[in-house]
Amino acid sequence: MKDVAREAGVSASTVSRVLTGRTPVVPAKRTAVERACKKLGYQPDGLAAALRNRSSQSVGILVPDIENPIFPAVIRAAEHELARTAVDVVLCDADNDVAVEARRLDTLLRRRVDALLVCPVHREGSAPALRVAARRVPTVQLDRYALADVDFIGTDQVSGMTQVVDHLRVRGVRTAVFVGGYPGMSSLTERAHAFERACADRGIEARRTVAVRFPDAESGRHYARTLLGGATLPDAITCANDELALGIMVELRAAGIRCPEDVLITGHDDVPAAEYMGLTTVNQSLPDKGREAARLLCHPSTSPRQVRLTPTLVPRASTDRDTPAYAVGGVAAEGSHA
Amino acid sequence: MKDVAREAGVSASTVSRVLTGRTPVVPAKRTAVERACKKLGYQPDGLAAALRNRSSQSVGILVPDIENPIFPAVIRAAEHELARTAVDVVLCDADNDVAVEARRLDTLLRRRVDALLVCPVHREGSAPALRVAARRVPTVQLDRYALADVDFIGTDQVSGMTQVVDHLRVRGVRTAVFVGGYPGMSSLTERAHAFERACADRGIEARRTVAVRFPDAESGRHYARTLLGGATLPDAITCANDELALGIMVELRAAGIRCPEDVLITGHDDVPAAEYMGLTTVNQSLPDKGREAARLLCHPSTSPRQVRLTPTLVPRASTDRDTPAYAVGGVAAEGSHA
DNA sequence: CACAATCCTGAAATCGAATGCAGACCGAGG
DNA sequence: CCTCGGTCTGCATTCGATTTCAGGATTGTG
Repeated sequence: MKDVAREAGVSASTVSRVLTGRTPVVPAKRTAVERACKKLGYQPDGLAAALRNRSSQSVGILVPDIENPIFPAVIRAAEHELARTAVDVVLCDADNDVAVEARRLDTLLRRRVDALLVCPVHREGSAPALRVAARRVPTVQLDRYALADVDFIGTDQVSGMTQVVDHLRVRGVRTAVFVGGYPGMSSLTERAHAFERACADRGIEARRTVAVRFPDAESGRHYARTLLGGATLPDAITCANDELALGIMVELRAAGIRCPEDVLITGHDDVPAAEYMGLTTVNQSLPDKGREAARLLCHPSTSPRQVRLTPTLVPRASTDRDTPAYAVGGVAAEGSHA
Repeated sequence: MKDVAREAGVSASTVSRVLTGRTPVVPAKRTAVERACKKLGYQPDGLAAALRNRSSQSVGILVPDIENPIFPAVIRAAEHELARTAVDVVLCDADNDVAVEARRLDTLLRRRVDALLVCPVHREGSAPALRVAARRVPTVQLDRYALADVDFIGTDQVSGMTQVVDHLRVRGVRTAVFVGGYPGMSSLTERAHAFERACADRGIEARRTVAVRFPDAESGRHYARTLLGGATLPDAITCANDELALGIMVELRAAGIRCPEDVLITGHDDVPAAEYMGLTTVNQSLPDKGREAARLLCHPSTSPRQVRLTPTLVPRASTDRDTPAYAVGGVAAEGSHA
């Protein structure tokens, strides 16, 4: 910066004023400074500015597992929204481990992020570290909550599950099970409760809620195998997320059980594979969630806010025998490519 | 920090020495400082340290589209490897747009990242901005290259395509097409060339290479529709990535064309949906790629390095009529869940 | 016991940009 | 011509941690 000042024949203060643009500078010097910047290829140091301004113009995003496709979609939308105000994103992955998560929170705070967007790994396990963080910087919980008195952006699970159960009822389902009982994630717990409630209200026998070791495809397969060894199939299997549903679907089909002829299956989240596989699921509009999260981050509030977006059911072949199994709805899978 | 110093009855220098641990401090003062830190809830300011050390202890990762599942897997592995040396990741998404990409490079440099990992959006379009960046900080190109004299970590496309073509030849394929000609991505261009070469060497008639508007599922569907309107099907359709292959698969099946009975289809990258759908594809070991990228980032070199990892073919139902369409290989889909 | 060698410590300078303050400069009005 | 109001500029300080340097305390040795 001093070099630029010398080159332009002004003081460093003036260079700073030209660059920030907050204070008027006489046109002649302004252009001289701009010319000097270009000539020397000068690029301001964001760290120094951040130190002085006590604001790093960055937010931290911490997710339990970036390979879960719901997160990239949210991150992308949030990042684009934030870029509009020159804020950028420091991303961390907690590896589904509360200890790693706590360390990542620490490094983010150390880096003086202006705000935090966190999807807690575990309802109870994540709470202590998250509380400490939330006291230091504005924090928004994404998708799952661990603290009641901190901003939260998530999905209206009651709406989603009600849509699923209504959809099943219309198709004549009398008995159903819910797969994906998992106390560590508030989102899944809410889905389980909403499912049971909706079934009760509609006279569907919610045979039971199946707890899983972890809500992934392997657990789905495992459950499918126990189902194959057991007695009668329910009319429908509703899963807490798509991975469970897809795992079940694959395993049952391998055993010759047809879907939707023998059993209806639903998932949740609308991951890309759900479309290819014709899995009926619930779509959360992740871009909206990301944008909304960005807005909460940018406009901190003293009183905790809860935002819940309403999801929409996406009916596909796994619950509708009139839809050929591979005839995926008109819209193409979005985006991905290598 | 001064507060801690006062509380502990020492100077700020001593506090710094205790915290960095590079200089010896007598035990009594050391514990006093540690106690004071805990008592005051002191947390060092990483920005100030970065300013003074002229190293932000962070690297920038810039990908064209974080929703493409190959990137989260690489990012995750890289992030974990980097975390071992207390380096963290500033992530940006270029939105498949070279102009956005250039802006993101600028903000990353401004933030004084110690190194850059970039998957260029476009072979020619990304070159100018990337060249500027590479002159300032150690840069590694990921998966696609735009500059010949800058580190590159990617896949041995010849190996992958050779495995695919060998696999097809054993299954009696005589004619094949390659779908996914796309000049903007070096990886896809290399795959196309490798495919043609492998076919020529093995006496398979490479009927033609189909160019696409963009290598996504929609392009795959579009190609499938033109195929349905045309003359005879080739024996095999080899795609530049899984999204193209899945789009084709879905559209052909909807039209009653069976895979693998009527046509063999292969993809590339082994995205999660490929496993569920039983798509034969090529797996790149993305975690290895991420780790290797992290290593290149941490140990800059003056002479440009090219690292190519050898991928492995993953045979599935789409090329093997003995495998039931849904009987996915023994290993469960990894990781993802909501 | 004296002197040297060693070990620690604190004061001060540094990284690069932003800004309060005071002074320079200009034009207008008395 | 002097003064006042206003605009712009530069000096010096600040943000918070690190590091050099020099001096003080301590220990060891002859």
